[in-house]
Amino acid sequence: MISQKTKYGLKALGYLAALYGKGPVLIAEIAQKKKIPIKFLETILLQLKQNQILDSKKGKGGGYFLMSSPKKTSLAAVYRIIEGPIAMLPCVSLNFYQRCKDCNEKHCGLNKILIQTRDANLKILEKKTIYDLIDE
Amino acid sequence: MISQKTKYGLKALGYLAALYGKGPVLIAEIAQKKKIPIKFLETILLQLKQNQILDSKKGKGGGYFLMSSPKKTSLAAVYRIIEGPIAMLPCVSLNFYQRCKDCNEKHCGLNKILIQTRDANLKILEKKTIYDLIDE
DNA sequence: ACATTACCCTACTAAAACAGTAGATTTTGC
DNA sequence: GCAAAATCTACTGTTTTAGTAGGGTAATGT
Repeated sequence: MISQKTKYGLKALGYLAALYGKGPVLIAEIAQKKKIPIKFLETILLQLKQNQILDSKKGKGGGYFLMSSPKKTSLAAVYRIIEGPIAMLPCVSLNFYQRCKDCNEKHCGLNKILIQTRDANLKILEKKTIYDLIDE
Repeated sequence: MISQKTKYGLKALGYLAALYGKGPVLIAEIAQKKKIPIKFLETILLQLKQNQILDSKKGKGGGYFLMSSPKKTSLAAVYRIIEGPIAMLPCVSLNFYQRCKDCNEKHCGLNKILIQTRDANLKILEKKTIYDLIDE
């Protein structure tokens, strides 16, 4: 299960993708259209900006917008920023790897299986982009 | 990421799979070999017993053992018992489905993507069994 | 019968993560 | 300079996680 925060983040990105190229979008507008608590959304968008997924403009006429074309950013990148590792255990993670203290990875049956699920998820999340989040 | 509890549960099942058919195994033995806190392991094994994955025998010579052949039980079944839904959101779950209050699933871009990851994970977890958890 | 062995159960707790809220500050366009 | 909008800091209540403590209960070998 992903956190509410990740869900909201992805929804917001889908909304911004649909409006890509049309200038900054107000936080309030995203919050209202996607039914996300505005102050919570604030923290999410800020985090996405700090990681170069979004850019923003302050003051009147300001708002948030995608930093690059929605087809350029993979969902794997977004997922890692908001949610963290894609793998089910740290010892199987590519970007957040941590050695397993209590088992030998070379001989671990669980390890081999989780590598498979990791790769299956990666294959999808690396291919899909923010553009795919746009609602029909 | 899966919880420590799920990780321990799977490790324990792998150990029991290797000893399948050789009679009950002591909790203390599993705990020591797999480096799991014994009292924590107790609760996990109990939960697996209550869900017909394990069976146990009390008294001298007692212990825990797999209820059926390790190749008969899928990891998907075990995962759902200890960890819960395999899907990333309730609105995409087969066994723990909950309608999305704030969006229309038919038109949700996120929904379509998460169905794909769910199916990819299911394909692996339904096929793999407790037998595959045995360490080399 | 009885001690031993081992499963079973209840309650508790410290720490972390989650899901937000409140309010002040800074930047910008006009 | 004013209003609109993002930004920053800090806080809070709730839930989940990862256990621990301590005993109760049931079965077994002798």
